[in-house]
Amino acid sequence: MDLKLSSNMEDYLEAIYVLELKTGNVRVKDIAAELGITMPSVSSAIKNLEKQGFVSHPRYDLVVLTPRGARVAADVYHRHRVIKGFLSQVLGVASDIAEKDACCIEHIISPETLESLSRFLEAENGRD
Amino acid sequence: MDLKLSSNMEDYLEAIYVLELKTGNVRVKDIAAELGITMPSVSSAIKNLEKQGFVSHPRYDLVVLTPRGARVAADVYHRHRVIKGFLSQVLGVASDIAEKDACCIEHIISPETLESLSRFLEAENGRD
DNA sequence: TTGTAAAATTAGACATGTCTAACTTTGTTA
DNA sequence: TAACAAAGTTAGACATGTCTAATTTTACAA
Repeated sequence: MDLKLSSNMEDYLEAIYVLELKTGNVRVKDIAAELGITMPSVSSAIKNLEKQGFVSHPRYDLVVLTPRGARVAADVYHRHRVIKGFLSQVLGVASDIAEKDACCIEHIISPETLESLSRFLEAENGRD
Repeated sequence: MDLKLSSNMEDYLEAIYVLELKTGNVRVKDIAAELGITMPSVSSAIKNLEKQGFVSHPRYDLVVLTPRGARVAADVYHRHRVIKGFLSQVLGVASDIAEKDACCIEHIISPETLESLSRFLEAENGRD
């Protein structure tokens, strides 16, 4: 039942999640701007995500994460933060570069490696 | 002129490179086995890589990297080794998992982050 | 030297995810 | 309240990369 989402679909969920945190109201237009793609692309992706129960989206209306979508999105975002934190705080990679690398790596990293990064990051933070 | 290669095309070049190192003679069949895909998929990818000057491949014959292809492939493979080394030796991630993660990350990591991983790995190795 | 099996290719389908152009709906404002 | 601009959708094209089925070529063995 829980098929693995593609990187792209994870990106959509994460973008919606971040926009919800930031503004509360998420429109197709906002998602398109956040991801740097066109509205028709977002429309079709959202249709797909709705069919799979990750978002709810009445026509011409706001896009809202379902509890299931929010769970997945929060998980992606968590991976993002751990990876970015590790790269910038532990490795000393510049913030903007850590951000871009985290965006890609978040979709493909294994749970084991993520756990490792997380431990190192906590050790580093405990040192403050 | 030097358009950025997709992850998939990098994978093909890397596979050919590794097979050349291992056996010297690389066939379409070997590449298919190495990557876990079918021969027609390899055929069409190789045609693409040949058009771009990365491999040479006479019909029904062996596949050979051009100097340009070898240069790119060696670079991908180098990234692979640095990432895998970092994950397993510095972070202590299990070897098979480090291997799988490196396979994906090698295509998307920034030069800056790679450089960082490389420094940490060398520091770790110097400690032996 | 010819038949057969392995290797390779071609043809064509399909999935994903993007785009532009054209059309529809919504909401605001004059 | 009517029209106009902004937002959204639909339709359809395109690129990438995969597959299966069918065909062609090669190479080896009888």
